[in-house]
Amino acid sequence: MTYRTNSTESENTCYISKHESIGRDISHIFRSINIYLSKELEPYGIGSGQFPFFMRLLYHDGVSQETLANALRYDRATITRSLNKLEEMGYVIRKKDPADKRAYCVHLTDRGREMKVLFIKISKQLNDVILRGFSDEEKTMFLSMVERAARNIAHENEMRKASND
Amino acid sequence: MTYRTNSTESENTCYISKHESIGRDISHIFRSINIYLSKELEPYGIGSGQFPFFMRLLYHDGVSQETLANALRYDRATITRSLNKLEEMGYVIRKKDPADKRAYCVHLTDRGREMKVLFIKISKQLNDVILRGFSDEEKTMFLSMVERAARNIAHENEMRKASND
DNA sequence: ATATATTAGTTGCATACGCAACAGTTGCGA
DNA sequence: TCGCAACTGTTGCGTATGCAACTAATATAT
Repeated sequence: MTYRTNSTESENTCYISKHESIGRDISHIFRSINIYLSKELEPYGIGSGQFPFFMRLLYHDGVSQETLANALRYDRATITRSLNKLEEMGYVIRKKDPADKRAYCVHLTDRGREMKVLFIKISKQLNDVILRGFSDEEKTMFLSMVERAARNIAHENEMRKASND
Repeated sequence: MTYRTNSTESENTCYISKHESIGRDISHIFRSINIYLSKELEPYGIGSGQFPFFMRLLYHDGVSQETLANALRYDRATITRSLNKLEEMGYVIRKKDPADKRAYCVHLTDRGREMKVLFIKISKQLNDVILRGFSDEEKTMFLSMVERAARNIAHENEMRKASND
């Protein structure tokens, strides 16, 4: 799976073949997760896109949309639209922040909180599927490396955006 | 970053906190890659979605769309639309397969092949950004684990689909 | 040989997402 | 305190993607 190439464009990074790229597999995982979650969540009328925000609210209730966006690294517009959906479905309610008329405090409703045990189970099962066959050590290492990789690429994008000032 | 929880829903998988999920970071990497590639490829009139197919064609020219879809694990409809874009831009040409009137043989044009060195460089730089700070050993291990994770979740989806027969 | 199943590709529809432009608030410096 | 910068949220627009239904062509079974 990783091998040296003998092409004219041979690389100094021999741990990665010229056909191989991390992005390909990351994309594959991401798209597979969306398919998995779409089916799991379909009975509850929510899509894979709302799940991360829902899960976040289960542990950080009452925050602003901006806080939610920053925590999960999504665009503010995506938050707005995801919460519209969750509010329509009755899982979430926006309350005006009395201390800042610009902002909302986003709360789960009773119906939203009722999903907690189920959604934690779905989230855990998904992790178990993804990490099937991994030893405990490998799981720990993988989680740590995925997190580092995410920071790396996100940081690069931020640096590039900042230099366009 | 990974720690035991003391909640009532404490889990037996102590290597992963209940707030933590692989999907969150995978999603973050995927979305960051798309932002990165969109900016890198913008001068050439192609988007992040076309890049995987373009890269594949650089090493596997003349295959059918079905083959392309299977190799990269995309839906056939996505292939069709991505190739439409690449063909409009003059990077790709579809030729009718003489042996199978249903299928095309998808070829890069001269203009497409001209991008080879540049796009390999972009791909390599992206890998370097993502793996910044990883040792060679860690890079090898990470690539292998990402690949295993992708197989795991994709296999699960296939099993579930097959059971709905 | 013909009917049926499978395969390759396309299109309509729906969802997820980012960016830019905008409106309403807030905060800070002159 | 006034005015401008920064911040919160929304909306329009474009792109990426999957599924289902469809057409045309091929393969298989009877």
